[in-house]
Amino acid sequence: MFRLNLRGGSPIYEQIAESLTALIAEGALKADEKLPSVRETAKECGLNPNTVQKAYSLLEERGLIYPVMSKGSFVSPSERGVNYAKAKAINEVAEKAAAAKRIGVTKNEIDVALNEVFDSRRSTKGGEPA
Amino acid sequence: MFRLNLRGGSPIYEQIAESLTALIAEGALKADEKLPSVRETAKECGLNPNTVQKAYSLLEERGLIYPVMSKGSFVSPSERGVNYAKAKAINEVAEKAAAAKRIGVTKNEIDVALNEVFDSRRSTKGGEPA
Amino acid sequence: MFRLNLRGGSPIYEQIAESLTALIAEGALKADEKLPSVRETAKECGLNPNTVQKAYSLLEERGLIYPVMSKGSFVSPSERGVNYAKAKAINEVAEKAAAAKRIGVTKNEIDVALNEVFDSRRSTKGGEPA
Amino acid sequence: MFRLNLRGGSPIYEQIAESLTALIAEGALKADEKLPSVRETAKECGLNPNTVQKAYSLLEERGLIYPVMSKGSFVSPSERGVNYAKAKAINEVAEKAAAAKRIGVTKNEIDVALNEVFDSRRSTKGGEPA
DNA sequence: GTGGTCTAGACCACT
DNA sequence: GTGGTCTAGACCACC
Repeated sequence: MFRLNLRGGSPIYEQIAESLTALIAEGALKADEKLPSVRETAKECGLNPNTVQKAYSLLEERGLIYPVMSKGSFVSPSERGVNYAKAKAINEVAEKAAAAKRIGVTKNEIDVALNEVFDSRRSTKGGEPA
Repeated sequence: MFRLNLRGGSPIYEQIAESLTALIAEGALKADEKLPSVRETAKECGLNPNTVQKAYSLLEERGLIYPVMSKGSFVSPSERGVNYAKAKAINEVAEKAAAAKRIGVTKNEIDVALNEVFDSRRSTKGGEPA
Repeated sequence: MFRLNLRGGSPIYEQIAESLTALIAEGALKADEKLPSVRETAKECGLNPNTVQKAYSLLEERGLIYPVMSKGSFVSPSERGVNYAKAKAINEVAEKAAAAKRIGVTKNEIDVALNEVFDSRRSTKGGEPA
Repeated sequence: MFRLNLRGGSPIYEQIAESLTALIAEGALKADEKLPSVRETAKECGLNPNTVQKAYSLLEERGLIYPVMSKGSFVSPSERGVNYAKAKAINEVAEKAAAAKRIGVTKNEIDVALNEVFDSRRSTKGGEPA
């Protein structure tokens, strides 16, 4: 169900949270729809249930899902969570761009990179820096 | 000399390295100029010399500075290091943008944020996301 | 697992890195195979974990291994690291040969020595020079 | 009089010793000829006299020169020193070649590099490894 | 348990 | 004084 980078980068629970966030944001998971259970997901991905649980907690904290005791977790009908997630992601891009700018990278250079991201079907990880 | 976030985020030695990279890239530190010594920097920032040393080693590996035994460390006249640093920074922006795209952020939204970064005199950290 | 010269010569972390590089390059450690953990290696060799860690970091930077958080370090399937290691080794031979040339050693004399190295099963260290 | 790499690599006193060894080996400095005084050399090269002294001590140890009290140092008429220096240099090439062999470098690859060294007018330092 | 970061303090070689 | 290496031992996040 999820594509996970076991290697470095971000922690696995964040990757799971991000995947679910994407599914919710693009409408693949609708409001009040039930999510796969923690155990089920963990088993399927060969992960420790704790790891998956942490992802779910994160999403709950962000208002993207809500748990119902002994029923499971469900997609929150509110837009709050999705908006927060997007705003956060945009902010992170801006921070990285600001850091790049500080060391002399031009807006043009960044635009070129962004076009690569948005025009084609690139994977998460850009190429190795020269 | 440096603004450091002692708390989480990125490791201190990377923050030092980044600060120096910025100073070199923007020309505040010129080629073959002497950097403050490892011990001096450590003392000034209240850090362990090892931590600063690690930052300097990183910069050396990236070709931004070169050490001269018993003399100190100096800004490398070569372009290699700066190019590496820029390529890395651009790559990081692209990675964050790809993550944002995955959760439904549009190119337009990112462009707006980037314009804010490049048009005005904002500090590194944007405000809390809405 | 490693033969280390604790006394002078090259730093211990480089010796570890070199040993592992050799094992990887000659195929004794295959792609995606797990390496002994930092702590384990340190204990076995009577070294400080930091020293071993440094060796592993070096290998990671060179693309020979990749760490997986809380799982361990693994041999990188990429060729980049091995190529880097070979290029570096060749370069070092060239540097030493250039130094020898400067003090009057002929190409012939070096060729003789190299044939000894490549034809037979000699150990690393040649005899005392005459 | 000498070309010194203040940067890393080998210690300066060894570089001085090597330069003098080369001059002696190629006959530019003849047997029993007087070498420039320690102070003079130090002043000329902007070095600490201690550093130059160390180089001279090294050469004396190796039998390349001999000191005469309050007269200065002179080139030894014996071949011993030169032979030792050459043997040592050859041995070092062999050691590096053995290390390279261990990680999969072929004799051919080394030969190519050596031809570059011996055919043309390259400087000490080979190119950056890829 | 793993890898990663950091501090404290030591020792060395070089100038 | 400088950079570089090493040890000892701590803390953290992650799984």
